[in-house]
Amino acid sequence: MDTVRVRFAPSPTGNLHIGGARTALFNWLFARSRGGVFVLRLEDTDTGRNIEEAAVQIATSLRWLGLDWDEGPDLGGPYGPYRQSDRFEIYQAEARRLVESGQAYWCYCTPEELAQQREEARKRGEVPRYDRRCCTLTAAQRQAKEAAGIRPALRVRVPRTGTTVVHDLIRGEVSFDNATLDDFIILKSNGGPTYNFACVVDDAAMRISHVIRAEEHLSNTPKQIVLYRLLGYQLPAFAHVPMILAPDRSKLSKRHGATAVEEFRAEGFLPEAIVNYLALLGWSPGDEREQMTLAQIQELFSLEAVSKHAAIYDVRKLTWLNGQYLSSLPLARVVEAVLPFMQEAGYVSAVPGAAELDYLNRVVETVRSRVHTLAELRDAAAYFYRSDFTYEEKGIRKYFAKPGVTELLARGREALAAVPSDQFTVEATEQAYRRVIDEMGISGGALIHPTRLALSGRTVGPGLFDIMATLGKEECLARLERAVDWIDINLRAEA
RNA sequence: GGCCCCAUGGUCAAGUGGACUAAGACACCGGCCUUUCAAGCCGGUAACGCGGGUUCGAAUCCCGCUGGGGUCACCA
Repeated sequence: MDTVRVRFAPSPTGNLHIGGARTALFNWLFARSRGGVFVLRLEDTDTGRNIEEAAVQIATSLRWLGLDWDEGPDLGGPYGPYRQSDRFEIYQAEARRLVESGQAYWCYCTPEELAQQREEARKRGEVPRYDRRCCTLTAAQRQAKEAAGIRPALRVRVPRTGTTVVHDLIRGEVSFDNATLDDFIILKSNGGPTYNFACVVDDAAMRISHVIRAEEHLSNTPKQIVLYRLLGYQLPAFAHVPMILAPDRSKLSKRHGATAVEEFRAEGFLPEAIVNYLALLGWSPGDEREQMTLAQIQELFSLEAVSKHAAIYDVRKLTWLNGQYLSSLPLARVVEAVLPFMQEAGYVSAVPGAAELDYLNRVVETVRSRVHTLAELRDAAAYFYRSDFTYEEKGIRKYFAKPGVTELLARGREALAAVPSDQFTVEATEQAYRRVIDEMGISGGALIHPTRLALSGRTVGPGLFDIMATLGKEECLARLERAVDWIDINLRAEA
């Protein structure tokens, strides 16, 4: 086993799930930490369930997460093609070898007959298992079946004695009694391979050294090992990673909210956070580290440190991590990530100019430490782009309804008007405001709170002077004036 | 139901026979800071599923039970 070769082999039936993403991540980490090769292979043998867009979507999500592959459907490689639907001749050829050596046989039982056989076995209290009745078919009987238009499926003749043991890098030795195995189908009646067959043929053909996949495949492994032996292939190492469960301990599904990588992206999660969180789910660096880059994780990763038990994913911790990244990543990176959100909201133009970008940078810098997702960041930045907001009810009652508040706001506005617009900084605006506060002998909050409401429409947010400096002089004066007018019309009139 | 895997706080998770009066993180609760909200800092509540062994000693090893999960297709 010289060079490490691993693969991620999704079936393109839907979006990339976080469970799949983590399996891909562990494969990627293993390959990258061992100087190996990461292969992407599409398991699209079931033409009925295959969705063309899904293949594109999965690749897009993987790339977005930063998990790049060395060989795959798009890149090609020495062991292609990497799409199972393009490898049918290979499966046919390997199946033929099995038939010729008597290790596989044609089965003419129809799905209905098989279901009936299973049902009868169950009634007798037996484990449903194919009874090999088609094994003894004579040539004449076979011809009759063919003439009747029945297309046969191909079954492997699985040894019925002994045990098959899986040497698993995460779970140790797991043994299965061969008597519990069945003569499973490897070629469907339409000529296509089944999962267990295609998977083995391809893993061997693509020189996969380590099969790292989800635990749900552990019970398939003895069947696959039988195939490896029958076909004379060298066995790869196996590692079955624990599954990711929904908060109610059940298998993850759509009804548990966002479970697809694409959905997390749309909700404003950063790939840095998702990958970091996924790595922490089922693996630990062994110390107290939490926030780590892909590069750091890669350096520390080992399959031996992967836990054995399923993990329930907790979107709150992911959210926390995302918030950590939002405030600690270089500003340019956060701006880049939030840009599409801002454009979609109509805050930033499709092709922003330098001034627009400069403003966005300042906005992001002033709000990013108090949000957890890019969507929240966009919403928290709304009033930096729109001045037609309404005032929060609670704020109106608490700050605008106070007697003398319009005079207060007018004084504040006057003070700000005296600050030159090219020196409208956090320090200068605060100095101007503090002077008003001193002169009037009021508490800071008495002026600061109504001003925040006037400027942003909200009672919570960044430091007031940060808002002022970002907004700029003209906008501040206009908004203060608008607030005074609003109070005059809406609150004074009633009095 | 058969087979297989797993089992430390609500969640993630450290721990590989003595340093365990069981780390850390998220969440939660308090406090500090403060113009608000976050952030940050300080503190708190909270766990070895149960029962038997083995051992001078068990979260750690063995057995049973219970619980959870996976799998039993011409799906992957």
